Amino acid sequence: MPKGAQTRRAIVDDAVQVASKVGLNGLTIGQLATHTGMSKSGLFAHFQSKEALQVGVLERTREWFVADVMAPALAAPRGEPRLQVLYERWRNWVDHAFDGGCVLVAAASELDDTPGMVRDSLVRMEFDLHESIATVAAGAVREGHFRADLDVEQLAFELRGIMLAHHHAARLLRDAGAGERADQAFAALLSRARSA
Amino acid sequence: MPKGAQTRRAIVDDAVQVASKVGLNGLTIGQLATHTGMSKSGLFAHFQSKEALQVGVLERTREWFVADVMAPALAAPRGEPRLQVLYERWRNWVDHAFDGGCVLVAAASELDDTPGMVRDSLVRMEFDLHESIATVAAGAVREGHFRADLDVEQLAFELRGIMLAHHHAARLLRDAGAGERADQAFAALLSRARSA
DNA sequence: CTGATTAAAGCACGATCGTACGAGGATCGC
DNA sequence: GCGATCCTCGTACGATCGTGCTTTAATCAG
Repeated sequence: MPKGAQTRRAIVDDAVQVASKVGLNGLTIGQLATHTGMSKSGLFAHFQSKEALQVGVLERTREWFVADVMAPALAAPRGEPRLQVLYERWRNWVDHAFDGGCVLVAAASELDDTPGMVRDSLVRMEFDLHESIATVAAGAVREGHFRADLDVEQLAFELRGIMLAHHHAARLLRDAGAGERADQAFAALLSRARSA
Repeated sequence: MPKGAQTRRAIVDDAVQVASKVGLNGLTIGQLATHTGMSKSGLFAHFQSKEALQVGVLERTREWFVADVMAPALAAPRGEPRLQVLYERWRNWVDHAFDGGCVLVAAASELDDTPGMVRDSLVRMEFDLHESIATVAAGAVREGHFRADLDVEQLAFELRGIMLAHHHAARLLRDAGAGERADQAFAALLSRARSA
């Protein structure tokens, strides 16, 4: 790997963790430079704008999510087991991957009224994730694990709600029982998916 | 009402709407002054710090929420009808009260790693809301609308998830069907609360 | 109406923001 | 090992940030 790309990657990795604490908008070239021990201009040269840095953070987070959550899920047996792995990995990832809150959750609120390529990048990711969940659920229907008339889009919507509620309870309210609440909600979601 | 309080109220009202677009951290004394047609220092004099302004925004949002959501709910008959009204008003409020996204949802992600009185203020509000929902649900249990062994805290958790998922789908993904998804999820939640 | 209080503006401050440019040193292909 | 390319830095810019102070104008109590 050429030197430049190597440094850029290291910067973005740091930026992901900083952004998890202060948000994508809270990211600052100066603070990030101090944090990484580089000069402000040296760091800036790797991105030609702050927007590009933010997009880099989102892209990196996506790579990470795919490696830690999606890949293990796809390695699991099709159907309900795959959805189970997806859920477990997802929840675990949200809990442990970041110094602060999940970058994607924070970005979703920060960017909902900020048109531009950063928002576009996030929307694409979130949309893909939604589709992936629906697809996995559809696989479970095909395998006969879930009932045939299951609305897989609805399931994806409600699963997203469980993850968001978990994030909210665990990170803002510091509720130690948030994980168990989420597990219980997910179990109920599965149960409803099996039979009407 | 004395003049000062009147102006302060007008500023905060404006600030709520601005914050709904740019977030609590995105709020800026200068931009807000321009937006309200005041001088920066004249505006600043009403709060002695930016933190106080942010707390003011949260407090005002709470007043608004209580008036538009909680009060009508408490006016409805105890039990399931009251929870139904609470849900409907809440969803409607999230959809129509703000120029941008819900201030509280955005603040939850922005402040989860920012200790201080702004965060404390938000946590208190969110905690109270959670308690209120649980209390309303407990009333429905007492009325015999919901099953006796219902975990009302779990219901409050899952209802929060539905609202967050709705906000996510409607505001970030611009999904026109988000409202219906939320309604469907809430209906399922009620159904599960009635009988195991 | 008048005297005391208060609201708002003007201006200034140090700090930090994102971004630009040019020079020096390191890295790499050959 | 040399020449071209690519990093990284120092420095600088205009703008804007949050927050003081001082002065004028409006409000309010008696």
